[in-house]
Formats: sequence, structure tokens, C-alpha cells
Amino acid sequence: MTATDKGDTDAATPPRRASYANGERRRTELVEAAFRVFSERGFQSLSIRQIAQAIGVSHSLLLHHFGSREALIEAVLESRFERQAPDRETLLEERGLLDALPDLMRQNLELRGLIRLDATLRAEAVDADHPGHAHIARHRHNFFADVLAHLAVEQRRGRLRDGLDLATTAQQLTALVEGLEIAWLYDDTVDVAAHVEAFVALIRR
Amino acid sequence: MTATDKGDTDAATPPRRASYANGERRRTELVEAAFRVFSERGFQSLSIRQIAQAIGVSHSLLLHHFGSREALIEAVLESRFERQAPDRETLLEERGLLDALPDLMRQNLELRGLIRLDATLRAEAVDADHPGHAHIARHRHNFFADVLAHLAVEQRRGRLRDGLDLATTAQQLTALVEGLEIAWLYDDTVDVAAHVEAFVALIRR
DNA sequence: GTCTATACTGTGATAGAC
DNA sequence: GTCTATCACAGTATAGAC
Repeated sequence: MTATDKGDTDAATPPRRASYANGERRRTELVEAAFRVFSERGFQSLSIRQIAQAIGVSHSLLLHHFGSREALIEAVLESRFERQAPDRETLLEERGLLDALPDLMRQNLELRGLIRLDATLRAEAVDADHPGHAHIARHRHNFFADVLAHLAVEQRRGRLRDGLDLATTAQQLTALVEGLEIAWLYDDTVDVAAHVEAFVALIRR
Repeated sequence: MTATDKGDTDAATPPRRASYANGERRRTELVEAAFRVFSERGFQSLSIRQIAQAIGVSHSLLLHHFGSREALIEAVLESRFERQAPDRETLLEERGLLDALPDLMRQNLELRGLIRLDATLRAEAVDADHPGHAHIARHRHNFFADVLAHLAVEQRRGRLRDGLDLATTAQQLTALVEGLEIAWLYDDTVDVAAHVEAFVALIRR
């Protein structure tokens, strides 16, 4: 990450591990470069040639490493989720999803391009034959399952309203989060976190 | 429509109104044909050439009448909203938005392709320079304003929970509707109408 | 392994013939 | 009004340079 990385074996010549080919390293670099481009400019309107130009390589190189434009986008998405994962887990365990969610969303909204990417891909990948369909569907399902599990915990602790249908509530919360992202993209004065908080207050007893 | 077009002073064949050209008629036919295609197959994956083929005309003809693929899509969307408008107004006035909304959504979901079109366009037109941006933004804003107005009425009648922030609630309901459409597109067992109903119950006293 | 040049097909759009 | 070229650009695939 940092340019000042002196420990270890540091060198002008890249250190290689046995099992990882250099290709892996280069690929990661390209993913991060593309990540930066996407965060600023989104990806929807960018051709693979434009992306390559912004990074400073030929478009053929990107194709060589990723195989297709979609695969490149997927790789960037994947890295994005991984990057976020550690914080996410900590927050969830310490404070519970319902309380941590607003902060999690506040944090996400710092990367406008990425939110746009999520939202666009989500809508676009609805078709089962879209290249990113499986990836997005899995991600959505995992989020839904997380919400449902956390709701169950909250209910067991008696912190939810009586008579609440958990599956319904989980579905509502998922839809709310996704819908609010769109609303925020159209008007960034929309306070996503506050709306999520208000919903949580609504289902608490 | 007419192949026999000699001169408009004398020719008795097609009765024309002064301001409406025949082109208007043809355009409407094409919109309806495209509407049928979109309803079944969506539009995301269809090129303008494929749309033209499904209708049985050349792709240039569509371009001639609409100017661009986006404009064609917009025209179809527009006709769709107009088609729905009368029912909508009646329902809203008779029963109030909060109660009518679930039925309205049930009705909409009969046209899967159109819902997909709405959802996709909404995400895609987030960019201010997207051709459909103004159209979608206006439509979203109108819906939000409608919801807000109806909530105010409900509140005045004392039918809402105490201490509810109407702007927040309106934003939540809008996001919920849009988010649930996405959820339903990924899994059509999701009961959109029921979830909306449950949310309404949550904010009622 | 890393990278570029180039060619192939399909896209949205335009110009002009009938 | 409608169609047939034709355009520049897209994503992709391949061959080959270092």
C-alpha cells in the first residue's frame, strides 16, 4: 500500500515467492490501478480502452490478464469486498449489525464511484446470463442472511417489537439499504445512515 | 402510413389533422411494438438492430423516428407511465397512496421486462450526463413528493405513529419500493406488496 | 511473463437513394 | 417513410516482440 516500505527484503528487484508467479503481482497492481480509476469515474461509461489509457497500459494487456472487460470489473469488485471485509467483521461482532450498519454505510459512501458501481451492477446483473450475475446474487444473498441472523439474535434478546416477521424485516432492510444508495446517488443530501437508523428504531421495542 | 402521397391540397385519402403528421401515427405504432418486445425480453441486452428485427423493420427506421436508442427507450417508458396514469390516479384518490401502493405494485409486477427496465435505467441514469437522467430524476422526485403529501394527510388524520419524521419516512418508502423491485428481480418469490404493506403497518399507529 | 499491434465482428449513428 | 450503404467505436481474439 505505502510507498515507504523498507522492512523485509525490500529491493528494486521484486522479490518472488515460489508458488506465486509474477503474473499474480502484476494482476494485483492492475486491479488496484483500475480500482482507483473506477472510484473516481465509475466504470459504466468507460471502455476497456479508456481504462487502459487511464492506467497507462495497452488495452490488450488488461485483456491478457483478465480475459474480458467483465472479468476485470469483477476482479475490482472482489478486491473491494475483501478490502472492506476486516472492518466489517469487527464492527458487526462488537456492536451487532443493526447498530453498526449506519456507520458501515457512512464509510461506504466515501467511495461514490464504487457505490455507483454496486448499484449499477446490481440492476444490470439481474439477467441470469449476465457475466456478474452469480457474483452479485451471492453477495446479496449473504447480506440478507447476515441481516436475518442478526435480527434473530436481537429478537432472542427481546430487543425487537413483538409480532415482527424476521424474514420480512430482513428483506425490507436489505431493500432499504439498496434503495437508499440509489436515492443518495441522485441527491447526495439524502442522509442514508440516518434513514437506516430511523428504520432500526422503528423495529426496536 | 400512406404510400399514395400526392399533395395535401387535393388528395382525399388520409384524413389528417393540421398539426399531427402521419409520422406521429407511425411513431406511436413503433412505440407500442417496442413496448411489447421490451415487456417480454427487457431492453438491456437488446441492440437497436435486434429490437428492429423483432418488430420487423430496419434498425435505421427506428433511428429515423427516435434519433437514438436511448430516445426510443425513453419514449417507451413515457408511454408506459401514461398508460398507467389513469388507474393510478383513481386508486390514489379513492384509497390513499399508502393503502393503494401494494396493489399498484402488484399490478406493475405483471410486466417483468418493464420493471427491469425501470430498475436498470434508474441505476444507469445516475450520471447527470446520461440521456435519461432528467426524465428519471423527475419521475423519482414526483413519486417522493406524492408519498410525502399523502403522508401529511395521514398524519393530519392522526393515523400515523407519533414523532414520525415525514421526510425521512417518505424517503424510506421510496427506497423500499425501488429496492424491493431489485430484490424481486433476483428472486420472484419475494412478495413485494406484502413487504410494503408491512412497512405501512409499521408506521401506522 | 509482460506487453503491443492488428484484425474480426457487432454496435449506435449518419447520409443519401428511392 | 423507408431502406441500404457507410462510419467510428466497442469488446474480443490472435500473433508475435521483448
